[in-house]
Amino acid sequence: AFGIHSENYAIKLGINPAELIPRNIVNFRRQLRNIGGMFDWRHELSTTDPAYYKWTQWLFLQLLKAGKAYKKAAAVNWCPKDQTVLANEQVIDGRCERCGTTVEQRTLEQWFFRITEYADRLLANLDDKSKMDWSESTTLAQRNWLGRSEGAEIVFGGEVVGAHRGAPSADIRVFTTRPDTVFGATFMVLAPEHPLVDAFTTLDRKGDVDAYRRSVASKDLVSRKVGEREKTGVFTGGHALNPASGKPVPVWIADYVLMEYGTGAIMAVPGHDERDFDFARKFGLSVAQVVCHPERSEGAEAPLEAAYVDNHQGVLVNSGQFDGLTVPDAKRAITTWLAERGAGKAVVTYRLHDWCISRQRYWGPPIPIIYCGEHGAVPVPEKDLPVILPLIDDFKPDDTGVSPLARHESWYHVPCPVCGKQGRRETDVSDTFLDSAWYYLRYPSTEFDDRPFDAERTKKWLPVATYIGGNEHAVLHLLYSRFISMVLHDLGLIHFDEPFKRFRAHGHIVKDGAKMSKSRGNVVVPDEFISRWGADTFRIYLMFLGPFQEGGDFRDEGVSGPRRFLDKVWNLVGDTIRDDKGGHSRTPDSRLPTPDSGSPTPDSRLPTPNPRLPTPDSRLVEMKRHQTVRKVTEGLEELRYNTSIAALMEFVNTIRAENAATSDVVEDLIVMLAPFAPHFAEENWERLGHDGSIFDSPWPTWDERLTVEDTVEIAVQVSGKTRSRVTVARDADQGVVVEAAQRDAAVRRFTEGKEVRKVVYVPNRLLNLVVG
RNA sequence: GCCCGGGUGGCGGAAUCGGUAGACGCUAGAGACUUAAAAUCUCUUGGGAGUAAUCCCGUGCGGGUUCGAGUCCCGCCCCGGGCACCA
Repeated sequence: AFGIHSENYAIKLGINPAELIPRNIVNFRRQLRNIGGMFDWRHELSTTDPAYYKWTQWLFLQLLKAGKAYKKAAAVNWCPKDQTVLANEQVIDGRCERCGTTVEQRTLEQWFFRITEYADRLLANLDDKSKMDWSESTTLAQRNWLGRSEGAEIVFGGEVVGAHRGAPSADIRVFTTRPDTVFGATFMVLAPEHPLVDAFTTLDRKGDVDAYRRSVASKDLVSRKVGEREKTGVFTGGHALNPASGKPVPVWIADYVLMEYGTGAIMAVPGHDERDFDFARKFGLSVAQVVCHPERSEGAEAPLEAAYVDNHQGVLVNSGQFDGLTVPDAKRAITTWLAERGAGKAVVTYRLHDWCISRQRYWGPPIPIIYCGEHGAVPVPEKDLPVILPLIDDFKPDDTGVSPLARHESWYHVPCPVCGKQGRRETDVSDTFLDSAWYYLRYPSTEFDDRPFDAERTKKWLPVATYIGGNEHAVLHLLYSRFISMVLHDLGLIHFDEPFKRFRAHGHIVKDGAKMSKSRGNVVVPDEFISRWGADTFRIYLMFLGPFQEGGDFRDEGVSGPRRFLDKVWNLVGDTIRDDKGGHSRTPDSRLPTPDSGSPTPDSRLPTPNPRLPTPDSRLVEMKRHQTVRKVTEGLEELRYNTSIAALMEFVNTIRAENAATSDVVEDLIVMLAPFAPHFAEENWERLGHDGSIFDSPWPTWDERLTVEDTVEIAVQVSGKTRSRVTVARDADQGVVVEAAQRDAAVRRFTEGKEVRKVVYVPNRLLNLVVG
């Protein structure tokens, strides 16, 4: 309920979100009830409720206390349309995840959470099956996002820097995943923002260097990151010493090196990196080959036409004592060698950045900080929480880079909690993903107002057994929630460090050839469907559309199938009731014993059906029943709703075809239908004479032996082509089947006059006669 | 560029420890019922040939392994998604 999504909608309608959101909640709640979602409404919560965000603010304070929250001025993603900063996770291809506007770079004072400290753990737990059973696509997205790289940090000494402004010697540390190529590092490149740029810049190069840095600073993040890849850069005039070759190499600056990754500096190996090769070619820098194709290791003298990037089988050349080693061996050997000489060490780098949680917006929980001229950023004492978000009229954001709350002096002028002198509240609010990063902890404990989550409740209910959501949250909500869990676990506040044991990503519904979404305007409003077809028809249709993880194609006509199915079931129940009225000794309030407990067969208790119709094949129906129970039971567990419903439809078709609507069969059917069509099932449960809720009745069980037939149809192939089918007793011997097959005319036609060279027999499935 | 997921009838989709491809549903066609329509019921519905029994072809494309491939292997194409001047 908090956040940009809601706030933008409110701005569009010109209504204060504080008024609009509660109205929408009423509507959502109604729709969720209508569709038969079974929730314990006593545990409903709203992130916009002070009783909730009090604890969101408390959470911020806990992270601050633990040193996991800090403030810094940083270049951040600024969305000029939404007029707020965005987390890296909210920027897709250089555009705002919400509105699609190209994101700009701004330098602002922001609050960050140290999620990077947890990078290795966030990665390692993904492989821990005892903690996490997640959709593969989701863990993969997280892996990519965390972006672990193994490599080495190598120190290039600055002793030999040329005549510049008398700067002291300065070492340049670089990160590389290819320490094996260090002998081929013929120049270095620093990010333009790198703090050592000035140290290496000679007087005669200063003008060019400064001009280049200014031009880069004015570029926005997008054109720098996803714009054209034409290399630009300037020479600083300085040199550093390659610790492997001992040779001095020129130091350049270029914007293809990013300050925020690795050390903000690289050793450039043009012979074995495409970007470095492009750069060297453009600026006429020397290219050295130090890795060679394993089969052509003697022919390395010709100049390289392109970077040779083979990372696996390549063999080292021109690398002193390391010549002849393969790339993987050389990585280890050279890293060790450099480490011994104090010029490097093995390191692991992550792509993940710290989580920026400041938002210059109105609709969120105020960050509980008071700035004091003397004491700096002072946390609001916990006893003073919540810091209430005031109701204001001018809640629209602007381009000033500060929140609308900064226009309200009466709100932000407060005394410093330490000295009592006038202070100023933090006017930014926190990212809405912080609200959702801990709500699973609040649900079981909604009625406690003196603690965010009750220890006993948490112990009983959490971590979450199964969590279902969209994959669009793979690197947002799901990553943040995991981080918050780890922090709270390490603070000793909860007993687990992974919040969601099992996660399954649902698919997306496609309508008119596009993913159903509000922005595309192809959304189906459930209300209309529910009033026309009924909630249960709608539920079954949605579940029947396609595999849960893949979504499906929503077509209005398709809904008639599930509706017809429910109508048929309704009539089956009607048949059962009518049959009972025909003088049968069924006790309406107790469930009939299941067949495996030795009860009489259904047929003996029911009237002979209409003589026009075939006699019910009770064995067939029994078999189908056991098969269906198995299929639906297993299908529910695996979220295979579409095939579970198909199995129920088949069961109904069998019951109808066999005219076998006996009460025990129909009752099993209704019970199995209950999770899919709860209202319908309850109603029919009552029609069948029961008082209580169907959800209090036991789930049917199946007997594996009764799911199979006594006779089986075996496909008969001749040389791999199916030519006929024979019906034999279950588990028949090969000889029996071969004999039956050889009597078959169609088989004969293909085996006549030919020698059967080989016989392949798969019991109960197939016989293959291979003729020569 | 790298890494995942997926390409099956007119449509949504079944079937993956290699073993009868197309379950279930939709659409369409024919018939029954009806004064008529709707609803319901019955039958047909991958393509081709044949009166028929039956045969040939068929799971994105090209090869391969196998008695047998939608399923496994190699090489491509297309669609969806993740990452991306990340060193």
